[in-house]
Amino acid sequence: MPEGEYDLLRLENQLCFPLYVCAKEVVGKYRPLLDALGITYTQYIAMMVLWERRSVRAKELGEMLFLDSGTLTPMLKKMEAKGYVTRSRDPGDERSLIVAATDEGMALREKAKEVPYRVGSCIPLSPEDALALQGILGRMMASFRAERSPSPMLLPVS
Amino acid sequence: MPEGEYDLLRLENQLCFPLYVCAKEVVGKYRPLLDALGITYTQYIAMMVLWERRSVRAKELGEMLFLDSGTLTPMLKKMEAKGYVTRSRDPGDERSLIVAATDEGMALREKAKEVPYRVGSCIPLSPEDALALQGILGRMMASFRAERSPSPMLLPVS
DNA sequence: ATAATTTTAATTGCATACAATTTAATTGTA
DNA sequence: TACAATTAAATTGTATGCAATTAAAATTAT
Repeated sequence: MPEGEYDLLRLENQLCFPLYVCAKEVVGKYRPLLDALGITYTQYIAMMVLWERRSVRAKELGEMLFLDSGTLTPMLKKMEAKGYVTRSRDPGDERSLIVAATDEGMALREKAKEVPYRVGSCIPLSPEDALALQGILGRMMASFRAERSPSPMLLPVS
Repeated sequence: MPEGEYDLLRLENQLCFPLYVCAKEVVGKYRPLLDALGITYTQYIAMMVLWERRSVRAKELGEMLFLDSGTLTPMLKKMEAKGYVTRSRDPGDERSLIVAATDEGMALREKAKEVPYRVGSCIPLSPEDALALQGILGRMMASFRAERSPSPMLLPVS
């Protein structure tokens, strides 16, 4: 077992690198399938939210997807141009953007139904590993979410 | 246990989504640390290869990092502009680009030594989960690599 | 009520990523 | 040897992603 001075800087000793690679590769598996629907992966996860709720405030969508306005704004405008969503202001708070699925956007859901099966079939993962992975990543993502929303258990000092 | 028609299209039932989010979040943890070195995460993993080998063909680097020339070419030019690598053609095959670390690039290794510790400390993962994750992602990445290099066990037909 | 603060999107700038194409060099073949 | 096929980078075009800033609306404090 090597334990050199720079051992933790070796690519094969990283945890982050396989995470980065696997995420890219898996997202890449969606590409040909989503091409058929005319959407990208980022647009797909946004539509998942809308398929469930029909509409959502941009702020909340960003929190759910871990994306900020710099990514969401242009992406949602593209989705609007494609006719899958509408963008409108909340009359009660003109700062907020309401994103809603159009009928055409809702119709995509039917075409997307096969996607999870087809992607699953080309992810090289045993059922046990898939289950374990889901658990680990789920806990990890929950921690990240908690970091972002610092619940103020105590009053701020001063 | 809900099993609706569209249940596999719910965000919370995805395996890919937490993978995508966790990869982004973890890479994000590197950002402030690598800012101090003047490099990005992609540049960091490229330097990891060069710190070990001093030089590598661009083709091989792309295979190791799962990146193509469309990503590598501009990134390596930036690294060259920063003085961390040199780009030169292989005299034996003018198509190949040889990427080599400069002394300054090699010196970055010393400054980077702390990075893995500091990142590790802010990744919300138990030691057991980290170990399991490394195993699962390692197997997964190996499968993706195998997909890419189709070892021709049999002669092609015709 | 008015000013200061906060909140939410939008914008700007920079760095990936990847598909598809192009260019140059090399190899295989008739 | 010519010529076709292959290979490796580079280029082009599109879509993220995120930090930092800006702009507008709403809230809070005075």
